[in-house]
Amino acid sequence: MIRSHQAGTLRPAHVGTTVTLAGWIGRRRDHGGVAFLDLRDSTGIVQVVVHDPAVAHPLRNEFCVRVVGEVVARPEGNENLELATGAVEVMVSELEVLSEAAPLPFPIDEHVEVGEEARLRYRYLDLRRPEPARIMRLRSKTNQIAREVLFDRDFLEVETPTLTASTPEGARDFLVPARLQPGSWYALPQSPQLFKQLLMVAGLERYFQIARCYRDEDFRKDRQPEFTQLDIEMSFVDQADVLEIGEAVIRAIWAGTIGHEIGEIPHMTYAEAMRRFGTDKPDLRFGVELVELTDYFAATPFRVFQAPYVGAVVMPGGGSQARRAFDAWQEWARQRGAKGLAYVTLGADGTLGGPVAKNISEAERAGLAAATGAQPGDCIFFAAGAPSDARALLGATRLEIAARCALVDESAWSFLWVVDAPVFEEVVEDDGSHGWTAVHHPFTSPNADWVDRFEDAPGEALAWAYDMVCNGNEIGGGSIRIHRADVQQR
RNA sequence: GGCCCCGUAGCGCAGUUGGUUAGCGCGCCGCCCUGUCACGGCGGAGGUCGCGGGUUCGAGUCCCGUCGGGGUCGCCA
Repeated sequence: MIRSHQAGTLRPAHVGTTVTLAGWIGRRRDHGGVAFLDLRDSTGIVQVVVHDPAVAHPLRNEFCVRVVGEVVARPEGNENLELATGAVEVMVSELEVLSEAAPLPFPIDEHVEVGEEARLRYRYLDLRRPEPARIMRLRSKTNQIAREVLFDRDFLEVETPTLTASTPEGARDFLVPARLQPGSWYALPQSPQLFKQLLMVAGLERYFQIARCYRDEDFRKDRQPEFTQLDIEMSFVDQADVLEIGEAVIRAIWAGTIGHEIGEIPHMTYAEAMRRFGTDKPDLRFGVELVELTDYFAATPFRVFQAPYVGAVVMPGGGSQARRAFDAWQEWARQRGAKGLAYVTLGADGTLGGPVAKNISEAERAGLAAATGAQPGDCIFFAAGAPSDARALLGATRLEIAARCALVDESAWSFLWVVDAPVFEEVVEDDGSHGWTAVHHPFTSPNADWVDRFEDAPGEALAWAYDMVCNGNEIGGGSIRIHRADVQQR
């Protein structure tokens, strides 16, 4: 080893020790006669002091160096409480430049915003920054904890093939030409679905894999074509067993990485989530729930509200928004494919305003605040139409209200199991015909109530499927499948 | 694929109603500075305003096209 200690580990107990360190020069504070250098390695930063200007002056940001020096206590009053090593510093007796560095394309500094393109082009520099490096370590720790939890429960880690045949899942496959079979192609797996089921049929009983998955679909900010999932499969279990494993892994990860103990995780049915929040992955860190007004407007004279579903969400204090802000809401809704976003404002004295107010009946105006829970000064946004479309718009509006009104405590965690998802979802094909598609995936079983009669009412049948939601993001899920011969043959 | 936003110095951004010399912060280069810690002071360099065309006396600014990036819907769990 060319070093004796790691920079971030030095403490007052090391005072008097001569150490050899290796790392990169972060910030320099050159005072002419004395220069202070922040020496960084993977464990952190320690201040090193150079008294020879001829040594210190030629140094530049991110030079890679080896230094020899004595650990000393910092002079009274010069400690840096921000630094784990801030009580000590290293008085340099020898400094060797291992590698010089060209001027940087961007500063290695957590205080400076850098665009994603520049960060990716110079990934090796980006990863020298504290936050990106922390994320890499967090990911490694997460994988380690997941393995520990699952090994403790007698799971077997199996690697499944990535050059394989297409599996019947929803997304577009990535294809790889097969040299030995011109005209034929491998597909990269969208998930290890079929392989893990083979493992169950084979009797291995408990399998997991930290599996890379590939789906050739368009990007979103939280979605990319290549991603990793913790893939688990178990035999001879019921729903409670699956939920228990999911929770055990998640609890251990949150506790072991950021020290957060997750409390009781509530359960909510899919139907309730859609009704109250307009989404199957609600963020429960704030209120602003959807209010259904279909019955309330059953006899409305307002054409737009003569719809199979009418609902609303209330924006606290939104009644005083400028006309421009309401125009922006309309534009926002149109961006999402809606015709617009109807609204009614409540003045400080409770009087209704906005273009919709004069289109509804006297009685509807009178009871509206009570029906929606709106207070003077609030704004009520409406959506009307097919239940799924209108609820989706209101659900998105709810999130947008939370963002604009800063209703979310970003330091809070909220976990939720969404259970009793439907097995099927009706779809309209491009040619206008109707069909059914799996809400989860084609192998998910109808639950005990529905397994023998799901064909009677395919739109109502419930599945043995459950998703764990954290702050409005799906972080896990599961389902129970039935491994019968006729299914296996697919 | 539809719609929307962005592209100006190494990085992050400003640039008014089209107006002559395109700015700011950080970084970079030089000099000064012995207790700083996002050190400080003085000075300096650095720009085909993504690209092509058009309108105009005059375009970073307006119009058309194109390339690249992002968002959203479609798509996708």
